[in-house]
Amino acid sequence: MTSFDYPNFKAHFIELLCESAKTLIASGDAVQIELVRTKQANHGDYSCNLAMQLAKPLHKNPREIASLLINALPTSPYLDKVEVAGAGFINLFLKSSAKQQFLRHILQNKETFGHSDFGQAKKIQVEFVSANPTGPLHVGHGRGAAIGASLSSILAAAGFNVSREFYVNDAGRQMDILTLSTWLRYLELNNVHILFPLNAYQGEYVKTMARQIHQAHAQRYVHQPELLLNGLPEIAQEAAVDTDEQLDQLIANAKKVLGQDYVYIHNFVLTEQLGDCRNDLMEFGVEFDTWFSEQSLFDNGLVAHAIELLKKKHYLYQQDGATWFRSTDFGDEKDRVVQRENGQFTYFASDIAYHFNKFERGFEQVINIWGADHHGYIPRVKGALQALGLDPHKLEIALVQFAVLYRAGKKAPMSTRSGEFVTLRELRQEVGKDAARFFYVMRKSDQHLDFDLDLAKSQSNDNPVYYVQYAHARVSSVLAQWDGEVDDLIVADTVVLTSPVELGLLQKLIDFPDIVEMAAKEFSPHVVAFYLRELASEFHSYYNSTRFLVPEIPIQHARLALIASIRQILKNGLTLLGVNAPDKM
RNA sequence: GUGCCCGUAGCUCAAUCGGAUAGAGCACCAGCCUUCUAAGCUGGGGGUUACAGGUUCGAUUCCUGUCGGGCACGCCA
Repeated sequence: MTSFDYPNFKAHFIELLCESAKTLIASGDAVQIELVRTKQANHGDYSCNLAMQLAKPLHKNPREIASLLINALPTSPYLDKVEVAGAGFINLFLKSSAKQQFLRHILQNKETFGHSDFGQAKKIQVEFVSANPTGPLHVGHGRGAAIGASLSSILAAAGFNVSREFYVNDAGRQMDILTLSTWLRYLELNNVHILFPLNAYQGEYVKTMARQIHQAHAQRYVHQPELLLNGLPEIAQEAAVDTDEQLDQLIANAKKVLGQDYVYIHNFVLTEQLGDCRNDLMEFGVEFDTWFSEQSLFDNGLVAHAIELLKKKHYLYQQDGATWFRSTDFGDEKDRVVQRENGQFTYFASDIAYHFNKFERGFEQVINIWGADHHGYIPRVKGALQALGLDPHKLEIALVQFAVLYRAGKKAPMSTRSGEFVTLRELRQEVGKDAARFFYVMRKSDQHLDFDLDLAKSQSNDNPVYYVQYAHARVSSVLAQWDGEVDDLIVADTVVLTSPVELGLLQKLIDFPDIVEMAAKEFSPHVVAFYLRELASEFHSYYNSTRFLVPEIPIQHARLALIASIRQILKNGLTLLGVNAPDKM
């Protein structure tokens, strides 16, 4: 764990108010003291609504309570003055000297500035992407990847012990469909033509994998294809298969005909797709600590174990030949099947085992980042956890809404069935990693995202990514021309930084750790993106109004200390979002 | 039809879980480069927070209803 060391004014003021509050209320009564940054300068730097919250229990006028609280406030070297305002707000003014002297903490802590012990090293797992390894990642996965990766970085900075995990759905029917699809394409290469099912994987990458198998093994996997259509209605022999039942029959036939060779093709396509996925994500700046195999849950008997546990607790029953979980006991709309009539466990069954296993591995908090289309799935998973005696609140599910691409002001079409979707790789190639990562987290994750491709590509002031990066590059450029050591600025006397712009910037820099903490608390990376835009904006304004490389050395060094600190925080913030901070643009 | 999410400036979105005069960017209008990067800055207009009630010191935020949009309602994953 990285070390950090700097004062936390907000926490300090909360402590003062807490001391003060003890004079008015019984010590046993826990009061949540909330301190917020003010929006207007004449309201001070921090504001507290404690007096208004106490008005009812104390049966007193809020302004009167505020005065009492202020009188009982311990002295502090950081506190300039305190005022009662409005309906009973307590406004606190941070001393200018405290702001000015804060710069050295930023310059000393460098990349650890912004870190905190808010998370208290709590073991937390973030599971995200977890796309079926049945084809390339598309732009929808991209958003989950960007949000998951950024959130993980933010949580780590806020002092959590974070584990990033990708759940690999390598056991299900979808993998069988991909295996079959690839084999059929392979047969085509060997001049065995069976009408390609409409509901199989149509993408070009399937043909690519078939070619790879063909090149490596020639005709080795051409086994009695004439048996493939056994059990299928006459019609399927002349027209392409397009129902689930028929597709499942094809898969069953393929397994029978291929025997062990089916396993080979299955493993080949899985390895191929997973490798492609991992590579794609790595180039997107997204990496995982664990790739957790769904198949391993079956191999290690964890699915059977979890189901057995539910059975012992009487949450299962038989109906229509299947085994059902009583999820309605936990608020779900209907009960859910965990084991099908044919003996196969459902995806839900392995998911129960998976989530049970997460907590067995010691995670104190688990976050799942899911596409919003899975929201109906939440009650049954939480219900299963509860049934297993676990606290469902320890599982947080963050829903991510779809990203809709716009090109030239028009929606870019998306269709997964035909295979004509925009892949994450194509998006990266078109707009670049930095723009993609930033755009994905610019909006609250549970909101739809309109992704403007033209804007993301544009090298103009309209593009927020470049706007922030440009601020970073500008500082670098000035510091390069100064030609001194940034570390020497730690001792600069910053008392000359007194203009409203400078004091505003100083406060903005002080806010950064609180921003990271808030983003962590609310699972909201977009908070960081907004903050960076605001900081860049205040910097650009400062840049245009003030010269830094002035002849007067004390002033020069003070201003350079300020912009060097700004640069550090821009870099730290961009790093949290997986965006580069270039020195030249 | 039932459940969940959403509705804020012309457009895209914020608003620190109920706080002060609801904020940015884009677009529009008017200005700023012989000076550290104009991928920048300064100023201006723009709102009954979809609508109607309710809760209280105080509501974009919480509750109810209406309208409008999205998603989900498989022994798929």
